Amino acid sequence: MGRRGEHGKEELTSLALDAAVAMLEEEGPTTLTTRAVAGRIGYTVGSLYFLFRNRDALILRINERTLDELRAEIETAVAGYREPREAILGMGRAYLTFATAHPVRWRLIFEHVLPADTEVPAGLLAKIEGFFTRVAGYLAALAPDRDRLAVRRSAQALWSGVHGITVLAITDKLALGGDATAEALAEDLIGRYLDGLIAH
Amino acid sequence: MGRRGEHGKEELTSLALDAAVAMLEEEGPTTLTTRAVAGRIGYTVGSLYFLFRNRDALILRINERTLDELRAEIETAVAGYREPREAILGMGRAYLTFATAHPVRWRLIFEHVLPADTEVPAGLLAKIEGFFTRVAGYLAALAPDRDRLAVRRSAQALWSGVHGITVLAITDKLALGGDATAEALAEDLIGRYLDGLIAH
DNA sequence: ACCTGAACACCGTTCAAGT
DNA sequence: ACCTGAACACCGTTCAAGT
Repeated sequence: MGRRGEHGKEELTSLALDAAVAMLEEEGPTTLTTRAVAGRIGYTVGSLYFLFRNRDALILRINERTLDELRAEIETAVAGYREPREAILGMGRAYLTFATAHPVRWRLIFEHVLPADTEVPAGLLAKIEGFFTRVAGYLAALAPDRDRLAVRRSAQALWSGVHGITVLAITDKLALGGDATAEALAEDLIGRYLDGLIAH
Repeated sequence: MGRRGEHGKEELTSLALDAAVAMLEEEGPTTLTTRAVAGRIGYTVGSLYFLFRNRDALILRINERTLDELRAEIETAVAGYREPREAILGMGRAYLTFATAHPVRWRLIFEHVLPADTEVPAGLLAKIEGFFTRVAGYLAALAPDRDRLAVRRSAQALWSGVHGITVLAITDKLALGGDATAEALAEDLIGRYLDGLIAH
């Protein structure tokens, strides 16, 4: 928290992002106002527009950060696995774990709507793409004779599926009662799909 | 559009919902303000709070309507199929078609966030549950010897998967290039999963 | 160059006052 | 009973003015 040029622009941007993330974790999505973010680092609203073009740009930056964190968690979670099947299962578990631990930030990635004329920045899309290509890598190792396009299609289908389970689970729309957990669903989906793929 | 008691409260509520739906379809989610909805049916803001407790209640009502429409579309789309496998595939296609035709309203169902203390009304949850039980019905027909819990788990996993493909597709986060369409992904996911289920 | 303070055009929600 | 009009406490965004 500083005043009047005690921090460089880049450093200040980083502080603002820290503050925004903390607010999201502490109080949910509705309190993330430009005034509140500015206030948390000791500045007035106007200053925030010196750091970010607008609120959407701020959120886009938050989302990039979250995706980086998510990728890192997945990478460490998956590092121990030799078998591609185990790797995909571990990846699914890590995805679910992260989303459950940071539901607000995770939802912000997928639910944030931009104005009609602007589109999602390529860098952010590339980070999402990264998950699909990782899965595609495992699938290729699992069935080396399939062509690239089929593998890519499988990766998209299967990973979107895991994503779907995650969304519905953290928004309480799955009516998870009894013994079924979101993790069990993800394992089931991945397991059956891979069985079907190998049975071809 | 009326004034001063020309319509009953129930009729007026319905008119307000019509207006809200039209606005969502025409101009997206950001323009759905209580003032605009009231204005569209010829009343002032205050009147809207005579019809709905608040904006969230209005949205919840919209979402119930949308879910009813979606269910109806799925039912007609699926009416022709004998084979459970074909029925699930047709159901997936209908789900995707509806979401693509009404992306704003469809997203509103799953992305609308309620205040921290309130929870999703049971009636709305039941309507979402309906999709899962329908899939469970087909799955039970496909593998009559499996126990109820396993069937329910499969229905949840598979249908969440189709949901995930749909979300990512209509929010442009799938990088669908080449020949892959969201429909092809859904068919692939359903097909492989059922293959895996039967291969048990 | 960096930051403030105040303004503008909006919001959701409430509520006295009218008919 | 139904509806208005105005108010309240907020928003995001802009920008002249200060240092």
